[in-house]
Amino acid sequence: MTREDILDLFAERGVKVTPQRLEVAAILLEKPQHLSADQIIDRLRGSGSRVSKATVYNTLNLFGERGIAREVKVDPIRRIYDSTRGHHYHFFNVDTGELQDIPADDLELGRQPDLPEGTEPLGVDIVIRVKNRRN
Amino acid sequence: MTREDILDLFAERGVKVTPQRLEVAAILLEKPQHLSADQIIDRLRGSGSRVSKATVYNTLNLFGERGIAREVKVDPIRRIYDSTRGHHYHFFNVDTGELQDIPADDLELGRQPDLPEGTEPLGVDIVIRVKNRRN
DNA sequence: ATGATGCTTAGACGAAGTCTAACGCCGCCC
DNA sequence: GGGCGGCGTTAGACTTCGTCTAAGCATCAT
Repeated sequence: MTREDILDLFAERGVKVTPQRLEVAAILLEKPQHLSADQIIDRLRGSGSRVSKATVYNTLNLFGERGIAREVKVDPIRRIYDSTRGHHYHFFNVDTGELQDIPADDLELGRQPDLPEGTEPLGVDIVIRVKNRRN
Repeated sequence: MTREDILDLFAERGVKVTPQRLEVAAILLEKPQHLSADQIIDRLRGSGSRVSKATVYNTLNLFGERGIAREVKVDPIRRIYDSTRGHHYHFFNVDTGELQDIPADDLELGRQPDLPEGTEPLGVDIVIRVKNRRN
C-alpha cells in the first residue's frame, strides 16, 4: 500500500493525518500481515523511529475503530492487528502461533441463527484452529 | 451438574480429584454459563472458600486442556470459561459484554476451505458479534 | 498574539495471569 | 511404621500488556 493509498484511506475514514499515524500505517499496511503492538514498536525502533508506546496503542485502537485495520481475537495473551480489511476469516496454528487469512469466498456460512432479541449484527468472526500433523 | 457427574467427568478425563478442583468445578459446571477466573474467585470467596488464586488459574487451565470447560476467545481483556462442553458457537454483545451460546445445529457451515499444508483440524470457533438496536 | 483543541510523550499505574519457593498430603517401599 | 518421592496448593512476588496522567506541542481560528 502506497503512501497515497494510506492518505486516501485516512481521509475516507475521517482520521487526521499525523507523522506518527503515517509511520504506524506504513508498517502495518505495507502488505497483508498480522502484527502485534509489540512487533510494530520493534519495527519502528528498528528503523530509528521514536514514536512512543502510548501513541502506537492509541493509533492501533483508532485504526480498529475506523476500520483501517482489524483486531483479530485468537490469543488472549496479545492483541493482533490484521492489515487485510475486507471480509475474511482465519486459520490459527496453535503449534506455531501462526495466523493465516481465509478469503470470504472459501468459507460458506449456511443457515444462520436468529439474533438475540433487540440486537443487530456487527459481524462474524471465524477461526479454524489447526495443529501440525505429527510424522 | 451433580457432584457425581463431576467425579465421573474427572475420571473420564484423567483428572485427579482434589477438594479445590471440586470447588471450582461445582461453581463453573453448576449450570450453562460463562465465567471469568475473577468471577469464580469472587464466588469462592463469597461462600467462604479459601482456594488460592494460583490454584484457580491452574485448575482452569487444566479444565481447558482436558475438555472439562471451554475457553472462549472474545474479549482480549480477560479469559472466559464456558461450562457447556459440546459443539457450539457464541453470540457476543459488545454493548453488554454478554455471551450467549448458539447450539451447533443452529448454524450450518457450508463449504470449508482446505487446511494449510501439513496441519490437521482442531476445531472451529465462531463468534457472531451483535450490538443493541438503538430506539 | 490568544486561546482552544487535539496529538504525542515519558513514565506511572493497573489488571490479568504466571512463577517461585515453601509446605502439606498421600501413597509406596522397605 | 518411618522415610521418601511426587504432586497439588499456597502467598506473594513478578511479568506482561495495555491504559492513564500530566505536561508539552502543533495547528487552527479569531
